[in-house]
Amino acid sequence: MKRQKRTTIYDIAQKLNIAASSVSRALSDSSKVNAATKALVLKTAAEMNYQQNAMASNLRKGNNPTIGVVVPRINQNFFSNIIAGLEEVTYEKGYNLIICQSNELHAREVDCVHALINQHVSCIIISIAAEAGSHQHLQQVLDRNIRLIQFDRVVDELDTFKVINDNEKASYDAVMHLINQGYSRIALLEGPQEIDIFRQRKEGYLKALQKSGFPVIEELMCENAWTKELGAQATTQLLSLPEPPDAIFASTSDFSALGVLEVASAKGIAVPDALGICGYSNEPFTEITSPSITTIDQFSISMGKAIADLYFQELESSDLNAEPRVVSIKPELIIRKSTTRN
Amino acid sequence: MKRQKRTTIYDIAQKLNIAASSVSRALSDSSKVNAATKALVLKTAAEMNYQQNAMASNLRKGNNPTIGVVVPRINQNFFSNIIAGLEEVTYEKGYNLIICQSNELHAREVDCVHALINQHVSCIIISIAAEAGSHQHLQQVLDRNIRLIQFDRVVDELDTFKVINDNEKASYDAVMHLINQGYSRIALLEGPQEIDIFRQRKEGYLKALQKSGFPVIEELMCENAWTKELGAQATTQLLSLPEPPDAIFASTSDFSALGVLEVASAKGIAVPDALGICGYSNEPFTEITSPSITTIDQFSISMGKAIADLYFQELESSDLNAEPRVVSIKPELIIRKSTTRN
DNA sequence: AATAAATGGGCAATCGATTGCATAATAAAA
DNA sequence: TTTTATTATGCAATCGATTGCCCATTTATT
Repeated sequence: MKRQKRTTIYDIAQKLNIAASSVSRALSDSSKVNAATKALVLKTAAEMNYQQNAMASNLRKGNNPTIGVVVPRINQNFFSNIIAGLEEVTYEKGYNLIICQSNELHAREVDCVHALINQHVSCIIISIAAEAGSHQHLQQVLDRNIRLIQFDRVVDELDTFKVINDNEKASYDAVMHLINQGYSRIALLEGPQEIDIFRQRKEGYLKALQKSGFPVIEELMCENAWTKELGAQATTQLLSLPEPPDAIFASTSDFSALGVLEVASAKGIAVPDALGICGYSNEPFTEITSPSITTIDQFSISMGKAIADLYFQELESSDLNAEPRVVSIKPELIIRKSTTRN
Repeated sequence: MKRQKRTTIYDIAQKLNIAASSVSRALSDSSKVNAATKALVLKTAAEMNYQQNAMASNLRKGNNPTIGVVVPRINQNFFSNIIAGLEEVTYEKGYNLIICQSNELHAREVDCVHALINQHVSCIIISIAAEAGSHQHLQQVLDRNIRLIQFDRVVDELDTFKVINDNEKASYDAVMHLINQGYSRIALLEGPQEIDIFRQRKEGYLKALQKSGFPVIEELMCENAWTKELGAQATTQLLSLPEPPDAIFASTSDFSALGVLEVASAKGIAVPDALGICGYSNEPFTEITSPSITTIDQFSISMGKAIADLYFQELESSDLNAEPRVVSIKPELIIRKSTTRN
């Protein structure tokens, strides 16, 4: 689609019988332009409805104040909160945000990243898809001197800035809380172990068991239980064991925990007395279920802000060779009724 | 931040001792290039890690395959679903999405729109902020031949494509359902009446009352009750009336309805027997509250897709002078336990 | 008054990709 | 072999804004 004619600096220059470079200088607050000329240019530009062409400016200046964001699913609360937090900070800095979603598919993620590279974005902020695949596309980002920040789900082998939750500690705290409430047979609903965050959450679970002298029981650990439906299935299995668990830690998500709660309700199992339930992510619904669900808050909005701050404070300047590091955000255990025994 | 050197078509041209225009033609699948030359260029480009500079290409071509989206709040489920739906379609078409949020502030919305105009986006898709203000910024969009699609909350005076829910009918249906359930004193929680969608929802409420021969009672209508907290406040007032309502239609949002439910629970009022509750938007939590909440589903993801389809089918071609029209999506009443009397 | 310094305006090049047109090279037809 | 037609390549200009440098004019200093 061909652009129709818009006012350019040449139109203003012609009207005022000055050079286009003078127009440009006047519009950019340069010291190399006379105040009277500047005022006249600004007035004329407003009259002629001039607006800068960012495409041209960015090309000439060799930069593009745009950050690309790749998330698994835009409409998942955690990610939409992250984006909201990012947008707050980037707006203040005059940056655009381009949002892509991978729908948890590796090939989609690769496409998104390539499109962002083409756009010459200044930075790519990414939480990787659940589907496994090579990370070559991320290496290409680094090869082109585009800043790369990974958050939440990260590729360990890539030496970039990473903003993560201390999943292990949060998990550890949650399980310790369950143990302190007197639960002694605690099941774990796991996510895919190729994804760091899920591995860490399992690690925390195992450490808490070990710390408390509890045995690790394989059949109490269910893989790939991250949706409500998968969580419900896993729960049905767990409850049919000869010795069923007396608590379930859905380390993947609150949706999974909700699945647990629904099965427990359907079977008339008393929560929290006969079964404790703990989720992960502090989704909005966890405080309104009956009983409300103990969960872990990842502070997603402020996490988004922290990521953007990280870019603007340490990565935006090209003359600094900032040492990639891991910023770890402490999630908080939110204790509610689903794990509160009297 | 100055871009560091990346491979350009001139680097490839030099290496192969051909003209840059041949490189360009080879990369763009032109019929005016020899197959052998093309294969050689593609191979060399891959070896040299070439990736197109979209800034340069867009400037020369005079277009930018990018759609700007302005929503009140990114992390509100309705809007994040809209964006998710948009992204599905725009991804397929090779378009970028730039996302802005107004935080319900008029000045913020104006800033967002101006930034998008500067970016020469092909289309702006907007749901306006709750804060009232002039719509001159939207007229500027039209003046520059950027396509403008309004959705959900629209400016009536602006003759653009609009994608809306039939709020009046949905509201009417909800209230008729309440009446059919035997509720006879139905309160309305309203949003700001400057915003069309809230006005239409009230209109539907009034029409249902009229249709059923029920009187309109001023004190049963509460203004500006769109958050959970405001909904709870309004409910406390309503329930302290000499003749309290036996149903409350929270026409602003499910959050407002949740506020109603919490107050009712706290006061030991039986839902749905003594008080019916109906929300709006089918937020995920409405099916998990106790009791689950009757609400209206706006099909937000498919609405996002419909908006994108509208752009690609009717607006993308610049030679068509598509007549602006209103696309009305039929929301669906989702009947749940909060309004189901035996 | 003459010289030096400061101001600010214009010119030309740049950014990287695209594209119209001219024409050289190649292929096909006479 | 010569003529005509086709292919595909190179050149130059373009897109709109920015910026370095030169230099004319103005201002300040001697």
